[in-house]
Amino acid sequence: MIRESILAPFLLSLRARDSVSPEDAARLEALPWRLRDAKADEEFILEGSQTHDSCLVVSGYATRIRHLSDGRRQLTAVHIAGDFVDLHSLHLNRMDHAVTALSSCRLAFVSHSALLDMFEAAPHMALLLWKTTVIDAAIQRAWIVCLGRLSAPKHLAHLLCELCIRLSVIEQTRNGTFDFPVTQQELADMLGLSIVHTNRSLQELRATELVVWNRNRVTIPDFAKLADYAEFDPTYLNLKNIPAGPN
Amino acid sequence: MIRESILAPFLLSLRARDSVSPEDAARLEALPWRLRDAKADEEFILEGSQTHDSCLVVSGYATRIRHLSDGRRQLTAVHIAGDFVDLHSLHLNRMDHAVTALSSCRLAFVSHSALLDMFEAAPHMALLLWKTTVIDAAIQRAWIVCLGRLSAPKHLAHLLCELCIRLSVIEQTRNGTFDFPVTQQELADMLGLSIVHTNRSLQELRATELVVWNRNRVTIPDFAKLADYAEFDPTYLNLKNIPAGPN
DNA sequence: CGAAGGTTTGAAAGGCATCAATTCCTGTGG
DNA sequence: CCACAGGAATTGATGCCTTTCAAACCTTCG
Repeated sequence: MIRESILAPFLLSLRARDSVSPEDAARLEALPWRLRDAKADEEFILEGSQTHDSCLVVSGYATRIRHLSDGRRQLTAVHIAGDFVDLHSLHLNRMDHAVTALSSCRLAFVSHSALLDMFEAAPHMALLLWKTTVIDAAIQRAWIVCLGRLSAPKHLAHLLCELCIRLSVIEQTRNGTFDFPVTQQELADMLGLSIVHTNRSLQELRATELVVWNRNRVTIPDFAKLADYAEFDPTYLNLKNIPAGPN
Repeated sequence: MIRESILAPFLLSLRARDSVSPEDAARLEALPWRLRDAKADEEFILEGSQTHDSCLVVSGYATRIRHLSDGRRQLTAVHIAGDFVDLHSLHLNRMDHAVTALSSCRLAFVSHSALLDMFEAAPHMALLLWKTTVIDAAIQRAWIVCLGRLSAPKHLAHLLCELCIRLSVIEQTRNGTFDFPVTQQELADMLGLSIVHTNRSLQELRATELVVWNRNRVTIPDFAKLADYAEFDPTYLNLKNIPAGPN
């Protein structure tokens, strides 16, 4: 058995939304990726920095984060294996946010110039990668709706639904169970809540048996029930096959 | 005097972020645009629809909106002249949100196939338009931060800072004054607040003289002061020249 | 002038934040 | 193997921010 491609989760993610020819997969493989590991809590892309490469998550969990003047923080995305975390930096002068490892994770960097070269040689690749940033934006819209109009427990439930689906796409769930290595402080910074209220919201989901959460391991016993509770509609994830209940 | 191009605001918006050659501008002009007017409150792109064209705002104000099961709503973006409102529909199967006119507005539609033809003929045009969707996403991230971590009055102040800058780019501000034709209910649905609290937040900004708001006309007497209050940092708008205080 | 929608105000209730303390883990060193 | 330290999770109490319900006022327009 030859080594698993570092792009395996990325290709799973792409193919869940689009067909990707073997040639196109080869083009992606052929890019001059540079691997690097990051430890948990390491901020590997700084806010305000000007980057010349983009970063794909190979394994582990990462997040986009903005720091406010008073030290408070807001996370604007959770990134899992196969996510091209800062592909948009290709188009931006300065990063408007930082990117941090939630768990230890393996990253693959590729220079902007290599990407541009690929687009020159195969223009349709730009459309393929453009699409990933568009889906990323759709996820952000969903977060806006959750922040604006859902109660804290429902918002948390919605987040778990989203993660469960996204992780099932890259085959990182088993029987509704998946890893989610975050502290409650980090969770609070995703939900825009205090840590205390986050804790109480989580307890409510546990009490109603919508969610089981031990350590960093989350189980959703009845996905349909949780999705209904959270008003979760997976349309925005733009999957070819909407999984009724991911396993 | 020949007619003003329907793309004038779009080109202003593009050129504030990037250089656009006359040839590229001509390519955009040459697209088979179809004009259409929408009345205020008209929902001209439906949630869940599958579209085959994308829509640029020529004049007026539009918004992206998501409806919840209980009738509540959340707006996820405000669109002004020059915004390619649903360019991302080029990549999405179904719209995860609706697009509605906030004021009467003029729209220009172009088919996805015409866009794809243009990309085929001039691949770099894809990068140019990709960039607009990336900036759009950056704005959404800023909304996430505001929703999660700003108090209601500061959030409102931040929104007005953003609008003022974006409108100044398309030359729609004069001495810190601009049109913003929304009801307080619509404002509330942007901020994720109740209409009552939105009203009180607005009154707070008025009382501190950070904002003057009559009818649909907003004036920011001291932009720097408001920006400081709202922790507004324009980096995310990705402008070549950060306007210190837009006029 | 009346109707209708938008804005403003008041009062009461609830959700969420804050402060502070306690308990539970988990990894480390004796 | 057990005690200890430090971070994370949990709990309690209090107060503020925001919502909800209701009503009054204001503006526009047929």
